Amino acid sequence: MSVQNKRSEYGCPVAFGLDVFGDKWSMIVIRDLMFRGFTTFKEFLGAGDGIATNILSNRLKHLEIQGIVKKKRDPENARSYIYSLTEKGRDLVPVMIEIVSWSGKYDDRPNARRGLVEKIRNNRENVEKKVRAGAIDF
Amino acid sequence: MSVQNKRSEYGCPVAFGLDVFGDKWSMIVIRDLMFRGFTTFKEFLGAGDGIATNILSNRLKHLEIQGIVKKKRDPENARSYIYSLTEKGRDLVPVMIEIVSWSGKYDDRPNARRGLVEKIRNNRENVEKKVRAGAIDF
DNA sequence: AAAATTAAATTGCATTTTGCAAGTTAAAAT
DNA sequence: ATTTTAACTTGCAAAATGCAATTTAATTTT
Repeated sequence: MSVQNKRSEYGCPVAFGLDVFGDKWSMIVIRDLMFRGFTTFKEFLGAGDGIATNILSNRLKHLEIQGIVKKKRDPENARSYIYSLTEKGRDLVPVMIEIVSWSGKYDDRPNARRGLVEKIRNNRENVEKKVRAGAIDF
Repeated sequence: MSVQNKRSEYGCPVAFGLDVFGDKWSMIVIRDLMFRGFTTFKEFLGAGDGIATNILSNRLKHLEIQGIVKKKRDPENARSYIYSLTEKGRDLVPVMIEIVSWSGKYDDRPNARRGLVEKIRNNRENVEKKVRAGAIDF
């Protein structure tokens, strides 16, 4: 599967993490599950990032194999599935928060989400708690 | 340049960060600068990760353009260059630490660097301080 | 001072991954 | 029975990567 690269022999924890979630589309999917409350294939597609269906499918499968994402049928709509983060996936909240925090310092684009970013930076523990509780409102 | 993808219209801070440093080889280079004290092209090449010269060249250039890495001539060897992290690059320490921390929880490979990872997790502030002081001993 | 070595790339080319459009499968609504 | 919807899969062109060979510029060595 494409995301997976040759593993380093040396057990480096950075390389380990990168093999699991360290590519752009995987991170975008995790972000959408974590902060946007997305649950369906369709939602990911429609998020405006321009991910292709085959790549999305590939990444969801990869993340599922890696234990970051779980997939179940939607009990209310049998032609739909519900994707969600596992505990292992939610444990990536601190990584995401630090990325957001870094961007908050350096993102000078006119459309940067300054207010949101400041809230997250100044309230890391609460953000994490909210994500873990499934109470997403970012 | 290859690392750079279509930017999202929506100013998402996660996407912003990913465009700057969010690909495998960029992260590996940052790791080597941050935790291993690498400074030369040759050192990156010899690190055993199997990065190709063209890709390394591309990523160093990209990171330099992004202001993460700076490059100067080696005063003691005019055919060599010295690469180092900028302040902007060192500000990625928390991101790296959280990745390491996450991996520490989930990396079950026999060669995982458990001791090192635990030290880093339990001592985040000090790790950051050390990196900023250039006193790398990981 | 010519030849060899070293460091940091660049180039050419085969392989792999991505992006895009179209097609498929299975369930549900009309 | 036909159409619509959700989640894919497939085929193919374009882009990125990996690999080996070559280049450039500085430095030693002969």
